[in-house]
Amino acid sequence: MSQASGTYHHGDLRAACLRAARELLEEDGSAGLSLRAVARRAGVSATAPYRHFADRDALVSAVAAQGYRELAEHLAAAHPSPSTPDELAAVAVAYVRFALERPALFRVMFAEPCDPDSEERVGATTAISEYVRGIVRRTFPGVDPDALSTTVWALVHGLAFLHLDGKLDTSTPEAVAGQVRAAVHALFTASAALSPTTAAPYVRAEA
Amino acid sequence: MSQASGTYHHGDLRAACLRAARELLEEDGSAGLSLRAVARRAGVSATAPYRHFADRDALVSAVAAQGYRELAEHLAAAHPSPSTPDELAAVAVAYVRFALERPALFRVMFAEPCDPDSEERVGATTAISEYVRGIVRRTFPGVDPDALSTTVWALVHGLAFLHLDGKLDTSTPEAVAGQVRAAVHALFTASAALSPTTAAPYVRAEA
DNA sequence: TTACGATGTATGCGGTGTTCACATTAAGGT
DNA sequence: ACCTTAATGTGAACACCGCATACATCGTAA
Repeated sequence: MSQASGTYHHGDLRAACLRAARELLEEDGSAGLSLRAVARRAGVSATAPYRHFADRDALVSAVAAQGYRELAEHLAAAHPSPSTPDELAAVAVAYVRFALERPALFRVMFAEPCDPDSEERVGATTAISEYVRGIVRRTFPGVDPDALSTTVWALVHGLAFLHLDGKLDTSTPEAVAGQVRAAVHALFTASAALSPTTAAPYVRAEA
Repeated sequence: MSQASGTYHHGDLRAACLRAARELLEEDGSAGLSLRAVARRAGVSATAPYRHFADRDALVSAVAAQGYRELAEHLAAAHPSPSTPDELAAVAVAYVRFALERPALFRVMFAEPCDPDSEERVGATTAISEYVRGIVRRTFPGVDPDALSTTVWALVHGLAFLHLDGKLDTSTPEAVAGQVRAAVHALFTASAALSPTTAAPYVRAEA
């Protein structure tokens, strides 16, 4: 990996910047994530990161994209290929847990508008979107997966934010998990009760 | 209202700062919201706002609290006292529309952790929380209102964020409204199908 | 009238993003 | 081996920012 210290060239400054940014994010929150602090931590001059990131936003976007990839791994680790409501709920719990364990990172991932110029970031988000859609497709074969996966994602995403903002009980992991499971179960119970024709509103949503 | 220009004292600098902050937020996004810019726009020295706001966070919290109050009015305007699923869905649509019409303000309202020291901000959020709970209580008399209102809020809040992040179709207001209505209907259909005893998972959520 | 508290000003410090000219180095063709 | 070249890191500089501190001004009430 990176060069030994003392050399003029760093070796892998881009990776070092991302690592430093993640550390600063955990230590001081998103307020402490400054380009200069990243450079200091990487043991490099203040302007060196500009060789690897166009500006601060590019650095932040790269961190966010990394977060998206880790979130995807975290969800996959909860269950390799969910196909039942219970397994879907387990993935939802993992989603909220991810947000609670890395609050600053999660906020960075969704704080600013997802600018279309960051190819890396957009790609990572659509990857998650399609992952969720795949789960929904397997779990609810009769319903429009696009619309329902959007609903599921919105519910879980909202739960994560409300937990982050202290609106919900986060005292124990069990309390969080119970809340998330109850919400998800309420949702998929509806879908199961609806016949495909009754579920017509889903079909028009994307039309 | 405020004094004529030219006088040493402004007259109502606090209100002027809030107004300037809102303008800057709409023009340049949350990045442009600096205390110095606010002071400039209010036609006052850079440090004058400190007589009315302890620091930048206090100013931002005041703006957020204002946003919460306006959101509450916006929801109330959608329907004075919702008590049916359709009326609840109308309020949900209003929630998402509010976020899409004032994206920067909405992000400020939920971007940072709701610090418990800002009495104004915390009070405003709990007001909205209880408003939603009241709706749910009237609409679903048989279910635990705390848990279900949390679920409803999470779903709507998540929908708002996904729309803001460009993950959903926001081309026309009708598309947005249709998506939100479909999601909300799916949720409350589940709750209606569940008997109070079957809905037991909701009861334990807040316990 | 005069003292005082509230409000606004002037100045300065340290931190930040960003640009630009320059220094150093690795890599590759001759 | 040498020299060119592009990539990479440095340093100084500019404008902006949050914030603290000392000072100026003004309404008000004793």
